[in-house]
Amino acid sequence: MAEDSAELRQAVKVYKALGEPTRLKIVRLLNGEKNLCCSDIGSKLESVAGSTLSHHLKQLTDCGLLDLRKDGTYIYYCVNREVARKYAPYLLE
Amino acid sequence: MAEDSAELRQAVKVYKALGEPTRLKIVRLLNGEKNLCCSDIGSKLESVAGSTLSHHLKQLTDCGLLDLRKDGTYIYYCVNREVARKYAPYLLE
DNA sequence: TTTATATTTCTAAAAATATAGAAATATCGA
DNA sequence: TCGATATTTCTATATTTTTAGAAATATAAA
Repeated sequence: MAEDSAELRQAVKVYKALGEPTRLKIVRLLNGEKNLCCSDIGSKLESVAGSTLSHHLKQLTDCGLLDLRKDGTYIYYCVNREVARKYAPYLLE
Repeated sequence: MAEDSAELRQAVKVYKALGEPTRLKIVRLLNGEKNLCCSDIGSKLESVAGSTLSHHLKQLTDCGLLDLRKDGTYIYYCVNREVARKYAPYLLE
């Protein structure tokens, strides 16, 4: 592992993002079924407020695990496979 | 990835354990230099109380990332390579 | 423009986590 | 046994995180 502390910081952010059940479920959902938008994801989870979901998705995108694509009012998310493969290939199984 | 929720819970625990800088450093230390005891690890980190270190090491062993071997008063830790390889092979680089 | 829908930001409260000092426990060696 | 050292547990506090309602923003459609 590189000594690069920026890389280390990203690793901590990625693992912190994954160390929460709802966020891990979100990544799993997106690994199976690509291109879900925020409200699609919300409807596949039990009772999560939109604002809460937004915070979770922000953490997942901030650390690089998820990419997003805006389409009108919708924002579609997908797993960044390069980041997932580097830090947690388990997610891609 | 298996639907097995026990496995999912372990994944969350592993990633939660790794999502904290001190604990990630501990795993890195142990990947390079095997068989360090609690106080060895403490001396390689900047100012962590023994009780704090004990809590961190407990999280890392509880989730299966670290194994321990008792030898008298000392407890030696090492990375469980199987668990690391499964969830975060990045740690083994 | 008005209305509806998707998402974010603001704000605050509740819950979880990190931290460490002090006391307790365990083991070794004198 | 006594004293020293390693580690854990107890207790409390400070900090961070999670959560969601309400308000704000953005875009599309009527």
